[in-house]
Amino acid sequence: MLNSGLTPAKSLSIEVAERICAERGARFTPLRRTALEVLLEFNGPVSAYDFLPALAQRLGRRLAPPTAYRALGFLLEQGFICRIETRNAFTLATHLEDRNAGVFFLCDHCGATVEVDADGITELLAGRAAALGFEVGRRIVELQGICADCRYTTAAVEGQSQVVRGRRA
Amino acid sequence: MLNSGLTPAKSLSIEVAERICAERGARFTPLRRTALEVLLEFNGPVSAYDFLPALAQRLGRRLAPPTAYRALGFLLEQGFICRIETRNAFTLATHLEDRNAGVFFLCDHCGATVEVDADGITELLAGRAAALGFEVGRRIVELQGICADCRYTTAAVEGQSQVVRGRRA
DNA sequence: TTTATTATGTGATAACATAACAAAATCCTA
DNA sequence: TAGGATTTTGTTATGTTATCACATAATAAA
Repeated sequence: MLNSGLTPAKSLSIEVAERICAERGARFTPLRRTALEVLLEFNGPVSAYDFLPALAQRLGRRLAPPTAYRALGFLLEQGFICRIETRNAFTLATHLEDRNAGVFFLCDHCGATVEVDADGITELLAGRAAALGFEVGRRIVELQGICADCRYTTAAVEGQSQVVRGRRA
Repeated sequence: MLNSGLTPAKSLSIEVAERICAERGARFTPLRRTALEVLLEFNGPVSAYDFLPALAQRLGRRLAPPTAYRALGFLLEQGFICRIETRNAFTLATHLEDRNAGVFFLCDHCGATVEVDADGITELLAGRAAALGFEVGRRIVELQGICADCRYTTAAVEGQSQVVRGRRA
């Protein structure tokens, strides 16, 4: 399943996030902390509307969508999580240092997502941008397709495939 | 405004689309043809819900969302248009030959969108994919930032910026 | 023709996201 | 530390994007 069952972001934890926020003067409030805890537990991409009840349950109170989106917005701003555009989902960042530097491989078959470092790609894109006089902020690179596991283990079951997370291409 | 006012996709026209569909055995129905005409006229990215009334007007009848989405889906399948993920918008493809090979530069300030060829990037990503055993289908590369025009002509008006099309990062 | 397949119409609803304003918590500074 | 400013969170409502499910119509295949 292309690594989606492994623990992502070994580098990110509540403690690390707390320290980073302190350094930046960002307020790591109970809500935001709990939001990050929930995402750490999800161990994979989660939609805002799956995240919402999980966060609410952990806090022991009802929450409305804006609260969830604000918490996600904060975590995005801090670079603790990434948004997967083609799935409207959020997942832990695996690279706290160089934000938006990741490339996402997204399996259309099993829903697995893997973020890898984009060495080389970043530079290439920077070159294109420079040629256009374009100042790059956020980079989105998402590759949809079939992961190794699905290619080798389910080649015979074409047609009855199901996606666990996310939508098909 | 980074080219967004120029005519995109010189290579794509109703006639070309018709020929391609004929070659492929795809049915270029009146609805689909009209949908492409509407997109050719838009001359830039358009949301499904802006496209819907434009298509309805041109056909002289009321349409419901699924009809618009189906037409867009067909044009996407044929590679005549691209979806800009970070804007939930659709725009003419500028590369009929190598689908999904484009890189989009999206200005957060004026909304301009430019698609450029992704030579080199495609190969680099293919290399990463091969290393993972991942079979790539669709590639999404979108770079958000500030276009040359906005950098040079509106550097002094920070804070009162407005986006014409699309949302801010 | 008849039958199958593909495309479109239609109403409802699902899924994703934000506006607008009120209340509470925190920060700042005198 | 009291008081005002700022930031965060609560809450209601609504805006935006996308699809389901089933009916009808058009086209293709036999």
